[in-house]
Amino acid sequence: MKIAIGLSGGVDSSVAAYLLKKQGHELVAMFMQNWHDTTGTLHGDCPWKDDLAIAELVAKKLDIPFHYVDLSADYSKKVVDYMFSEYEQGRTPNPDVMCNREIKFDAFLKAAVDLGVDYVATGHYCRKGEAQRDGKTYYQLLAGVDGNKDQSYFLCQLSQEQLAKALFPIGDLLKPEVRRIAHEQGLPTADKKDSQGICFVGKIDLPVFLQQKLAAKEGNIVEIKSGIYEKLAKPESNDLEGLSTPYRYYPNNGKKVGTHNGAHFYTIGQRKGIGVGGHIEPLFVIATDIATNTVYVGEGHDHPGLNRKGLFIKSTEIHWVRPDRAMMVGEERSYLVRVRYRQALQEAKLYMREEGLYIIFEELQRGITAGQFAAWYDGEELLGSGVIAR
RNA sequence: UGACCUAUGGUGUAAUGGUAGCACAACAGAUUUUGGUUCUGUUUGUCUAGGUUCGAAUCCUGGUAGGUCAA
Repeated sequence: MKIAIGLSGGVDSSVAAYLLKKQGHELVAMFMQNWHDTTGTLHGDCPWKDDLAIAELVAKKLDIPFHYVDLSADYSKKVVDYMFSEYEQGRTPNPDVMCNREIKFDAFLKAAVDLGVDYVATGHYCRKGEAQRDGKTYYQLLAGVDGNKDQSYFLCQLSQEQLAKALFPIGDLLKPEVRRIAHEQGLPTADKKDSQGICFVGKIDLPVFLQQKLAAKEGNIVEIKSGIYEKLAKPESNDLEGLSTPYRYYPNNGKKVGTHNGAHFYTIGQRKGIGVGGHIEPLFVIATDIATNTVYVGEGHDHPGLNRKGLFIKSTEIHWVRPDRAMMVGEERSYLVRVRYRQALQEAKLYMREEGLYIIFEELQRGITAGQFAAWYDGEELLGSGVIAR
């Protein structure tokens, strides 16, 4: 079997490469470069140069041919433009989910197939399974065995076609085991720190990064006291619509407590960067309004505006990794759901309706944010996902 | 205009005349392949000019600023 391994210059993909090599597969290593710019980058002069050099060392060490592909045009268009566009519209995108769907398992996968490979392997902490249904084989996206590092969430937008070509060699290892193997094999990445931030772009100061394209614009920060909710209480707060719709605020619902330099630089649940003190408990962003350029904040973790019972996904933005298990309109099912990476799975009930999917949680959820992805699981299998509309 | 009250880090507040503390904010580090969260640590202050006292945020006097009541 001929396999391409995407080497990032990190320890996970290095060990993945080693494992495939040991299994006797014909391997080619590929390093993809997706970003050159370092504007807004925090620790970075040129992190990708180091990564490239290290990836090359790993390939040499394992004695596998090394290829370099530049996908920065695709990345810029499919990931970075999407990012700016979402922020501009007041939503909070998830660039890494998009990067996996559009780059690693699309542009990159195609480049690998052009080299004549059967599969593309990555260093993701997740597993691929197979299920039979009506005489057909379906690929399953399963959580990584290491519950602490499970990255299935970032792959929640993959299709059957993409999954068919994918391999995840380290999915049933724990991170410490991966480190140990790297040490035993003397891989140059053995002690390399795990990467953080937007993959390929790196750890950035987001407002600085965004200000490359989005203009700063001064506006008001308005504090909403938890007392007003009794008056705002929605009449039909127990139907799907009510449970999955956030409160709508107006500047006169609260008091101006400060100014910000652009509502689109803030996201719900955010604590740092509000710059308003003098409270007993920290302030969190509970809503932003691009139209009036207002950031609404509330005091304390338990503020009623910060925690919600449900969310809504438009029908056009529902994605089933397992199309054979898609819900019919009118159907209701109980699944485990997460709305961000590394969040513990939450019990929830899904209601499929004509207009879209309603997800109502057992417990209140903090910081549900439009533009982020909700992913639902049946046990350890990720069945589907979608963009949170509200 | 008269009477009274208040003045402490960037903000909100503590401190029987005896080492100015806490919270929030800010900053830094840790955690984290999104945004964000969380954890740890650090910086910064007694409105001003005098006086009493061994010693003043604290007591006294003037100034300045803000507030309340009266007109």
